[in-house]
Amino acid sequence: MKNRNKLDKKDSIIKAALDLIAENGFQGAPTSRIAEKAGVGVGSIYRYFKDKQELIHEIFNDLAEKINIEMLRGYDPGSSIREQYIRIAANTFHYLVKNPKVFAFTEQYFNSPFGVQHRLGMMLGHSGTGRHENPLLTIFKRAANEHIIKDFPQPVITALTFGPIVFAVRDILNGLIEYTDDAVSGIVEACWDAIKKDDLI
Amino acid sequence: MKNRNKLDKKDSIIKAALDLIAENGFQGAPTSRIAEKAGVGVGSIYRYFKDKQELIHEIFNDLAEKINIEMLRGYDPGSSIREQYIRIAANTFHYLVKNPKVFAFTEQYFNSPFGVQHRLGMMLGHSGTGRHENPLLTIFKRAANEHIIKDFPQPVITALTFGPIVFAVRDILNGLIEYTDDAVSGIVEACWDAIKKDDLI
Amino acid sequence: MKNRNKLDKKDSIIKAALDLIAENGFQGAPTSRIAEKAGVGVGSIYRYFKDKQELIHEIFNDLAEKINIEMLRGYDPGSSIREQYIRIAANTFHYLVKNPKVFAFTEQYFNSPFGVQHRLGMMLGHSGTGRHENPLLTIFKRAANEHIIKDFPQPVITALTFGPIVFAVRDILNGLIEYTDDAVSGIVEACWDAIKKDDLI
Amino acid sequence: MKNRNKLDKKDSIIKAALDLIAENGFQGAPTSRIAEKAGVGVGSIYRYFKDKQELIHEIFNDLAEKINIEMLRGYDPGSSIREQYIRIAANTFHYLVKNPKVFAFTEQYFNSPFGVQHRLGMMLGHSGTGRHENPLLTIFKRAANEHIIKDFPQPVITALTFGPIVFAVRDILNGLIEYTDDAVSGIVEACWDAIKKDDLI
DNA sequence: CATGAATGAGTTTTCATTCAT
DNA sequence: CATGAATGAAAACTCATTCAT
Repeated sequence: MKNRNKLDKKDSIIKAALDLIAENGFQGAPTSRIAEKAGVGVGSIYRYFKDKQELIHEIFNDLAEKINIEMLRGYDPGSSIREQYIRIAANTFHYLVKNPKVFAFTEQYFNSPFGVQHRLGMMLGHSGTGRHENPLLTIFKRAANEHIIKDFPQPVITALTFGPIVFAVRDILNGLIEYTDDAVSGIVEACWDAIKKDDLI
Repeated sequence: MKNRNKLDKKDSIIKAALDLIAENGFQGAPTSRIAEKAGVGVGSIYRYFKDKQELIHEIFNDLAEKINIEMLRGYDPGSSIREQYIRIAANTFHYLVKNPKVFAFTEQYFNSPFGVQHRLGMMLGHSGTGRHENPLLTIFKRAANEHIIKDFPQPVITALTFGPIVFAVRDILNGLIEYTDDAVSGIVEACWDAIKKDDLI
Repeated sequence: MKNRNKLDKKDSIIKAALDLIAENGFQGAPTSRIAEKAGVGVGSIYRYFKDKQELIHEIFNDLAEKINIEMLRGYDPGSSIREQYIRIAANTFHYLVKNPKVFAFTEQYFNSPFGVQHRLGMMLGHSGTGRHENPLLTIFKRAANEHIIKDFPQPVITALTFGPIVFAVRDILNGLIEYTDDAVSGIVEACWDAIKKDDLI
Repeated sequence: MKNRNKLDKKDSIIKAALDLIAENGFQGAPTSRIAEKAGVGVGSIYRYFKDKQELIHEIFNDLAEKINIEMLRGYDPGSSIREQYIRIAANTFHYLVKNPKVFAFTEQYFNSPFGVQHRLGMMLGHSGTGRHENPLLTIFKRAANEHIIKDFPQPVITALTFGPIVFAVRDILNGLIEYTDDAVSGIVEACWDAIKKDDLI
């Protein structure tokens, strides 16, 4: 039943491109292969996306949105700042490990002509891709006001949080670090130690 | 002024390639452009390097060696573990900020078919590019033995150290974080807080 | 008059390549020139053929098939061995003289990396390119069983038959030998004399 | 003792080129490799030969001369025409089998832009490379006058003689025909049968 | 709308030839 | 004379993009 509607088709293009780019890099994802894998004609890509660039940017935006959502799984605005922080960091960590294609794609994305505009720092630290006010931003602001965390500009906080996570996820996916709940907890708690005021626990 | 000898020529190829790749990514550095910028014929590239790959690997090796050297500026084996750590982390930080092309190139390198083998974690955590036993490794081992830092596998320590540095350098270069000695100190000290045993200062 | 369909295009590529290779050798047939002569873009060659190699092999296979067919024109399984032999040899001879490009191409083909696998002896002596059981093989076997021809291994028979033909065709095309029916008959009959048992006529 | 004089140097270039071309074809014999194998600088090739072309033509001429000499080993002008013919044909045959590089080179040579001018038929049938009146020519003339061989133009005789030899040598070198004295005798005698008048033995 | 054949600019790489040393 | 570093034209091949069907 070739009964795919527009959304199906567009989605299958996005999915195919994501898979190919994650696995083989940009070089390994020519439009012809994307179309083949998506089960559509090459020309159709250009019906849904002006450009290959636009396709890639859109993939990234989709992923960023998903990540922003996944970060907040089980997020409890009533819990302590530390718990909120740990929660969000761990969510991000687990999500990336469990979705290595998402991770691989974003890594590709940032190190390419594409990612020049969209810096991860911006995305996570500022107001995301525009749609969702990034909750981390809120937490950090509150934490700063309450003097719970060090008096760093927000991008520094972001770097201290997501730098280790990204590096650790990479090592896990490469088999250098074992993926266990304890390992993840240890790392995100260490991140907290990095940003929390020294006299607090 | 036609006074270039062999080394000059090879060096100018390396420099041209480094510049172009750092600024435009691998896609923006075709051999023709490298040759043009280096002021040599295209064919000359292949006199000095078997491949474009080899050229790129050699650039990376050169940079890695330089970084390893720069990390150790003023390194004092007699000082405390914490001081050694801070010193090395800050050295790395400053070097990357002051050499944005080195930073940009290595970022490109690791997210490309080229960098699959040479993982940053390996390079920094293990014995570097072969010549220098990475002093960080030594420090971490000693620190672990003396129970000064948390009981993490070494790649985790590495992630907690270089993750934030890399992310912060990127933000500085993008103008999101102001580059001051205080900012750098703050960040590397925060990294130390992340890895040090909780009951220590 | 833009009325070419797929086959036309593929055919025009094959024809252009055949012409160029026959006239100028492999060196004189770069893809750019083939495309130009065929009236297509360079890229189109690679839509129909994986490789330049594949193009060349396919040309050869086409020609081999045609030759195999032409060899059998008017072939009468009921006639004497000698008549069958003469018929086939003469057919081959005439075909090559009348199709000098076919001749030139195959000569190029066999003395090149391409022809290493496909030796002419094999092609003619064994089961051809696969489709048609080579009738010469059958004849030779029967002749050997009936002790009509000398007790030579089959490749020797082949050499004694096609060696002179190839050399003579070359000389005809170069104007060294005049092309007449008598000349052809004389040569192929001489070939028969070479292989027939001495006491037979 | 790097005491090579001009002739040595020129010879080593010729020898190196012959080897490389015979083994790898023209594509496998770039001037750089020839120079390397010859133990000279690339530039030196151009001191002894105007061109790569000239080098190759000269190699061919040298080989043709050698072949012409080898054809005549043990040649006895007093013996019968048949014996003279057999002798020369067998000499050629053995020489080519025992000097596969000579064979391989000439095969390469003729199927390349180089060999367009110099056709084998010309070389062998006419007055060789100019220096030696080809003795075969003399024999054939005498034989024709005495009505011992068929009344063929001389290039036809040549084709009937060297066609089978070349094809058979190729098959021997490819392992399709076993190389024995009997095989060689059988073939050259068959060639004689091809050209001799029918009523003679 | 969907398709995929066609395109050609652009990429890496080779190699005969030159010429400063 | 001998050298080999330097050159750039030319080769095979790729791929984003277009457009006739």
